[in-house]
Amino acid sequence: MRDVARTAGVSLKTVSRVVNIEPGVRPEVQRRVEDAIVSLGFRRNMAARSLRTGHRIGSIGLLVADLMNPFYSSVAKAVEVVAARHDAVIIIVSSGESAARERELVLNLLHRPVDGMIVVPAGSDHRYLEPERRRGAQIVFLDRSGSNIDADAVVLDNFGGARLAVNHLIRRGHKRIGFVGDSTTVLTAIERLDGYKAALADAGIAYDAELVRLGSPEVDMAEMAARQLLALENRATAVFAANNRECIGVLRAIRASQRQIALVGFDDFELADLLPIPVSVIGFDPAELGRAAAELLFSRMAGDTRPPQRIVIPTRLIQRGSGEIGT
Amino acid sequence: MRDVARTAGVSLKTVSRVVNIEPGVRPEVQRRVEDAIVSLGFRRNMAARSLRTGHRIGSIGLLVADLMNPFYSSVAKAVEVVAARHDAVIIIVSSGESAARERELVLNLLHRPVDGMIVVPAGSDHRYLEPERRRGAQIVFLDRSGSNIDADAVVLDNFGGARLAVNHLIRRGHKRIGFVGDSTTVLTAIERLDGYKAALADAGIAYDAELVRLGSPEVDMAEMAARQLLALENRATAVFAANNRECIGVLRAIRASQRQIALVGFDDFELADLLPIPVSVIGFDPAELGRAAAELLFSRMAGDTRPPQRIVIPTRLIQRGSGEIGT
DNA sequence: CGAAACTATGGCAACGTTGTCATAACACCG
DNA sequence: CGGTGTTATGACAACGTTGCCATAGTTTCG
Repeated sequence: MRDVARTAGVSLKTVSRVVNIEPGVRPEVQRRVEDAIVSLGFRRNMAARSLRTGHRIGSIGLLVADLMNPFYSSVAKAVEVVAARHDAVIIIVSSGESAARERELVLNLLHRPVDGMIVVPAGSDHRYLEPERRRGAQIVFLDRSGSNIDADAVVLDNFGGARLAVNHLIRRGHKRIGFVGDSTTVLTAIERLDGYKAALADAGIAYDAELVRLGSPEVDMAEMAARQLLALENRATAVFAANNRECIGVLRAIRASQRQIALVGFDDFELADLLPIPVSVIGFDPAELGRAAAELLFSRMAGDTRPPQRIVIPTRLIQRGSGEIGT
Repeated sequence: MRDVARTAGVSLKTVSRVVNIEPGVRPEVQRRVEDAIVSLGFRRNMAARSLRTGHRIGSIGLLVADLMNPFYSSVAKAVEVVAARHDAVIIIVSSGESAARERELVLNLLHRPVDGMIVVPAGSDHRYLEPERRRGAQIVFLDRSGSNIDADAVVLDNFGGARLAVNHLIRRGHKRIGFVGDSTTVLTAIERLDGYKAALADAGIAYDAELVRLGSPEVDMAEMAARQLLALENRATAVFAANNRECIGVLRAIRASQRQIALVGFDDFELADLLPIPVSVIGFDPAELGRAAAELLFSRMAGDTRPPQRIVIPTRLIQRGSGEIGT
């Protein structure tokens, strides 16, 4: 900027005025400065600017588990739309479900700093965020609430959805219902498992740990878990898959088994309706999760000081055929 | 920081030393400073730090057309992985295929500034980037090369892939082959259409504009376009869908028509193999596109001054059944 | 025509941090 | 015990920008 000023024969302050399109610069001077800017290839240093003005840069962080999962893409897109309305951009990072990486990335982003963060927790202890929040950091949890921390969260009705799904299968006469889900370090997995258990209890069916396969977040791991369920002596006649990845894995296992196995998944997915046996799912609007979280975050950043909110997005059963197979 | 220094009864510099874990601070003093930091909730201001040190913040921008398209999610994930290796994060924005929004977002990000940008162009004139590049901005185009600008680009073999697909259909005896693709404002659509034409020409089949439906980027628009192709007096017996969204639209139209129509898509998609008639596609590795673009970008940022590169990612035919239906 | 109001521009401090150098305190050694 | 080296700490400037205020020049108006 100093070079620009020298080249244009004006003061630093005048260059600053031109760059910021402030009034009070004669057109001729303005042109001279602009020429100098172009010929010198000057770029304003935003670090210095934000240091001086104290202005925020207009960016929010979004931590998801895996960007390639359509669930998170939908969320990201919805968050981006809200952010754009506020002239902000989003910095997206993936934890890969690693608690250590979650912490590292969240702190990294908060220190950059970003104006706020939407976090899909991977870890199960978020006390490390308390100091950050005391310092004014705004954090909204998404999909799973934070642990050991009283903070905003936008979540799904995991318990209700899972209960609904399993209850649906039970009504079709199934008693051996498999459960394929994430490891219980993931809060949503616990809630969905609880919904599964509640539906069984409602129907007076005993809980059989043999039918429950946890810790299979990837498609191929879920497929393997489902293969085992279908190979049990007293095998499963129906499966509840606790998320969209796992549902696809189970689907592959069912196809490979050549058997008519009932299936209900949690979270809808594209093409579910075009499969040989269309897949019934517990549906909800992932974009609504992202939208609600982003709106809440921006409202916090604008000074909203209500007590921490917990917004629950409803789920519903979408019947397509796979869940309607009877025993 | 000043407050911390006062509270701990030391100088600013000593606090700085503690914060940066520099040697030469007595343990007792260090503890005093750390206590003050915690009790005051001090956060180091990165803007000031990067101003003083000249260190970059480590962020690159990624502009895609639509984050929800799995093609772009895969690309984004691959870019994120490379960025993480360089301690950088990615700022993702979507143009929605709007040239105006592309320009606005790219300039916005470059001025933030980001250290570099990976751009999936929506517009067809990138001269507006020349001044930015002269100022040292590093830009790598992805999936489509920039127009009116001599810059790095990582692209697919669109022509070869499309030709291969259509040639495959022709060998099965098809002569009425529909084309469902993006509008010709999208460079890849033109190249894929050229591949389609070339395959027809190779086989001596006349090009019939009636069979070509452009401008259907969304699933439902592609479905409508395909319905028309199947309702023609001299109807299509096979369809080439120029991208994954369009392929799914065509798939829906074919199912609705209850006819045996051959189909080859460009870009593989999850579950393509589980459909009633598994879908044949022109496959490639979207992650490889992202990886290559990110590697190139970081190498540029590290001072690589080779002439602009054009990296072409190969495509191949994946036969699954839908493309093997004969006339 | 002189005062008042306005316009265009410049000077300087300050944002929060860190690099450089100075200095004080202390240990070591001949 | 004086000189030398080492260690812990501090003072100060500088990074690039903008907010505030000053000033010189110009217009307006009674």
